[in-house]
Amino acid sequence: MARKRAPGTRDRILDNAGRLFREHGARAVGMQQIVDACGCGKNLVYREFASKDDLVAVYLDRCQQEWTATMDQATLADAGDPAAQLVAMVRAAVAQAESEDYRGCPFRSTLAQFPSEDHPAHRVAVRHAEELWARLHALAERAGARDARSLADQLMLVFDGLYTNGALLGPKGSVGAAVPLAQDIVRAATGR
Amino acid sequence: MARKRAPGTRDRILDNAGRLFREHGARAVGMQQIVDACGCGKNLVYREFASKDDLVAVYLDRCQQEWTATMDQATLADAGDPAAQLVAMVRAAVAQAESEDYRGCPFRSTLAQFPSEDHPAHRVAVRHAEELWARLHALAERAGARDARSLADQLMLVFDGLYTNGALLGPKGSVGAAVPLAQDIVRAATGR
DNA sequence: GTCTATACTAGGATAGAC
DNA sequence: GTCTATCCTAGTATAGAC
Repeated sequence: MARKRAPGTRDRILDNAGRLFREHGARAVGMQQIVDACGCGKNLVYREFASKDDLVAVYLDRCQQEWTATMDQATLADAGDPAAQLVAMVRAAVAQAESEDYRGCPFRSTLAQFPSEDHPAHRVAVRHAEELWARLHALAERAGARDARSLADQLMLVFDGLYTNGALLGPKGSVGAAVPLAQDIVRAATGR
Repeated sequence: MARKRAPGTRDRILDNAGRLFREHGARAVGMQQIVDACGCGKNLVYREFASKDDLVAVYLDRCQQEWTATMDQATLADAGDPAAQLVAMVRAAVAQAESEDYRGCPFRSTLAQFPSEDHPAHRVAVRHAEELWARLHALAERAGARDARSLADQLMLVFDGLYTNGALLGPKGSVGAAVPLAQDIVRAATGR
């Protein structure tokens, strides 16, 4: 009897690998560890992913998709008010950084673990940052900011700051100051 | 004939190890690599440092001392003007993040590579963040800020933001917005 | 006594063969 | 799904030059 190829194998591997990557850091997790967590053979992993580097890059790519969905959801209520949407994005990021199992932003953590610029995961992390900035910039323009680039830059620093500080010091750190700061920044830049 | 014990061995090892750690990340650098770069025997490294974890922690500790000296130097000219000193600290950090060979803040990078809270290097990184905040808070109080804790938190986010964004996108990123943002924050908090 | 250099152990890494 | 090949890791011990 030909056994059916189990559906969702790729997703199951990514789920387990992602959990381990977040918990211990991608570099500290071995392929055997991932195989054990999945309960599948090593060949399945290497059938779905060309290498560990590839697995890390695909994992980050999925993080990017989830992050985009989270931000789409967070800005839904304020559709038509781009200034409020900017603050809502910061609020959503704060919620991530203050969550129970937060161990640092996947993109920024992975980048620190693979500083080499030609690593595939490095490129995914850089692209994430560029997309975040582009998103901020587009909203800044629609909000009528006097200097949309400057507003996007300043909010970008708030994002990088809250994600990093959350990893360093947790909820007892300075993450809580991010939303008020973002409100001040947006107000000053849009003159409202 | 008794050979004299060469002075500065410890520093030489730390110099080479630090350079490799900054370039490739502490996790990616092997002890043999450090030994080769030093041109010394392996047992010499293990005479000076108990383990690789110890070496990383001592390296970070030296980074902390250098960082403190840099900030002392940067705030010298504005002695007596704590508000200006806060901005000067941000300006000094921007200079680091925009330097040619910047590969990310050592503390924040190392933290991402050793997420386990009981790792000695993890603790050094957290202590660095706490000392930075304490320094900001002390200056904020002396500057007569209405809410010194809030001002320290907001500037802390700027520091974490510029160091992280510099690692992500380099000088083409949003680092350049840090000093004007810090000026706005200090002005708003001290009412000047 | 102090150093460089190398051999070695024990384990874990990626990757692939069966 | 197991088993193997090959390599690299941290760390220790030893040999021999100076």
